[in-house]
Amino acid sequence: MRLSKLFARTLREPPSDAESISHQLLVRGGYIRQLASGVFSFLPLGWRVIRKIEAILREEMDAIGGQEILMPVVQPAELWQESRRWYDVGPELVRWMDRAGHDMVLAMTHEEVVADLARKEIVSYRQLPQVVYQIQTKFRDEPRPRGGLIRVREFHMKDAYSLHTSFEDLDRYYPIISDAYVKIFKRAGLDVARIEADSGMMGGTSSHEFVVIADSGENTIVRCENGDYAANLETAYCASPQNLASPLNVSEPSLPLEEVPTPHTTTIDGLAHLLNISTAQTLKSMLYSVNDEVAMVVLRGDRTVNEFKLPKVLGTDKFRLATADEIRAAGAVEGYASPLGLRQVKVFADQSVRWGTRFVVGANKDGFHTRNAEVLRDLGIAQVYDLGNVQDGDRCAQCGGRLTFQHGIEVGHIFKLGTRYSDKLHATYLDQNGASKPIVMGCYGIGSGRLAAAAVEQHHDDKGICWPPPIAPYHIHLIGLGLADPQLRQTAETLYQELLRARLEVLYDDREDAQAGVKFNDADLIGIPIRATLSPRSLKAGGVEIKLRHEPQSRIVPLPDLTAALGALVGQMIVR
RNA sequence: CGGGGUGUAGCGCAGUUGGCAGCGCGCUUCGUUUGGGACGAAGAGGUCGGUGGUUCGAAUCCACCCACCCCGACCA
Repeated sequence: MRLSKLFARTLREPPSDAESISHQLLVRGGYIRQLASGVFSFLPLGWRVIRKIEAILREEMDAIGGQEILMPVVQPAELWQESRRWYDVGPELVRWMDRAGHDMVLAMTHEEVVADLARKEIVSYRQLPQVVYQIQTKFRDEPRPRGGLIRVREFHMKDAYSLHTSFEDLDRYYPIISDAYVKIFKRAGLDVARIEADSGMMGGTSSHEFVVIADSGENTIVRCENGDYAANLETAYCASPQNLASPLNVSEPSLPLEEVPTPHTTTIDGLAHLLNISTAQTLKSMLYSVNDEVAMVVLRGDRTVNEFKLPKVLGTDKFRLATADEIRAAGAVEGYASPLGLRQVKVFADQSVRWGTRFVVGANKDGFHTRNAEVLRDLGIAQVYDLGNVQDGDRCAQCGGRLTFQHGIEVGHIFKLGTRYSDKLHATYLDQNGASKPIVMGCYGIGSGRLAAAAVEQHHDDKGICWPPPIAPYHIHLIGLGLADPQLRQTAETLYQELLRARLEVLYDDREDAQAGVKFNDADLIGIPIRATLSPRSLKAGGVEIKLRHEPQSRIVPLPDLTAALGALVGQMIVR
């Protein structure tokens, strides 16, 4: 491709609304342009990157038996009503009506259609297992798109779905897809961590995320310093109370309850300060409205609720913090709530309450707290759950190592769905005995645009992008300097044609009106792995100057050897 | 949805007692220059986000609306 003809141009300054480094560099380098919030066009360079990523995805999915299909973006509401997601998913699912008055949706993912295809195509255990995948546009009306391509509303995703006769077969397959994912990210030049994750709206029994560690990432990742545990904060746990930060003495003798006046003290911090105790010596009681009932979640005062963990314990994901009226109606007082004397309210206690005694709790009376409360004796809490967020200072459940926090960009996510969709849509098969059984499903996604953005986050310097060679838009950035000289121009043109004939991917900066500095800066910004410069100076030195994007030094290769040398370099860089 | 911010040329920005629409970069033409974002000369480019209002007069003051960004809520 000739740079003089490229349908894009580079920008010296990033647009002011580009915050993340990948957003800035992809826009400046002429890869993407924003059309609306969370909606982007891919210019030729950007689209080539996406297609490189897709090629890797296809190869690796095919290698594990995947069959590529293409499913519609536009889908009838009936399917989503069958799966219940029509009712369960919020406004991020775009719903619309066609001219005939049918409710329709824009696909945000394709489990329903896969299940629908499966119930039509799969009738016998002999046809299983199956793995299908597609690379397709998705639309999710995200509440807040951000970070350029990192969180968008319209995006491309490789989504794969596996169909099995049993959970055992799904369990057998799950590591295969997981390994394929590791391979995909490695081939794309990304350093990713595989972590335990929450399955969110997808449902299912188990899930893992693949995340690129980056400060601009929006997911918080909890990792053990010894490397034997890694999880999304949404799901991270530290198992037993002994692993919590600042454990308290549990062998103190019991004392009777004692009310203390605490006027205008409705926060844990305020309470701890007033009584001159640590926040860990208090209990925090949060009231939630769950299906028109009020439930109380109790944690040690220094811990915070993890609302991703609540559905499992509450038995529903339809809950929200209770309003002041609801709190009052339940017999509690906002800012002074606790399970004390509220036997009619369901109480769900976090495991953190176990490790400590003589807690200060709300007295359910305006302006008063109660000292010396014991979890079992006074609050009637016999059972505890894991309801809190892991926090700084907590210990790993596996080895007791210190848990650390990092940010990451989620580039892939795999789920064991089980029979959630096949049950709802009646996707069944006949087993050896002629019995009808639900098909067991898994689903596996990778966002290609987000992967590209994550690659830039991970591979750049102050001049621009440093693409991992396998996903670079071109392999060689050929720069001609002094092209006004007809003889040099001719040499450069011949060289360009020769490289093309050798099937090398070349971006040729053939501009006559751009200065050397401009061309070098554009090359650094665009970030193609190999730069080859033909100029009077390089010719005098004996040929063409070759420089790798991520290395400072260059070398001269004689013209006759150049094509072979570049071919070899490219070959080395993109080995699998 | 809550909080904060921005909207003036392709990009970055200035523009307060309300009085002719500006600067840098980029773009066009010509000349000089030619290995790390050159120089000179001459040009093109604007519904000042929109609507309504106040005013002799609005980019500027007021009201409403829209778009985009950031933090949070939410979310593969």
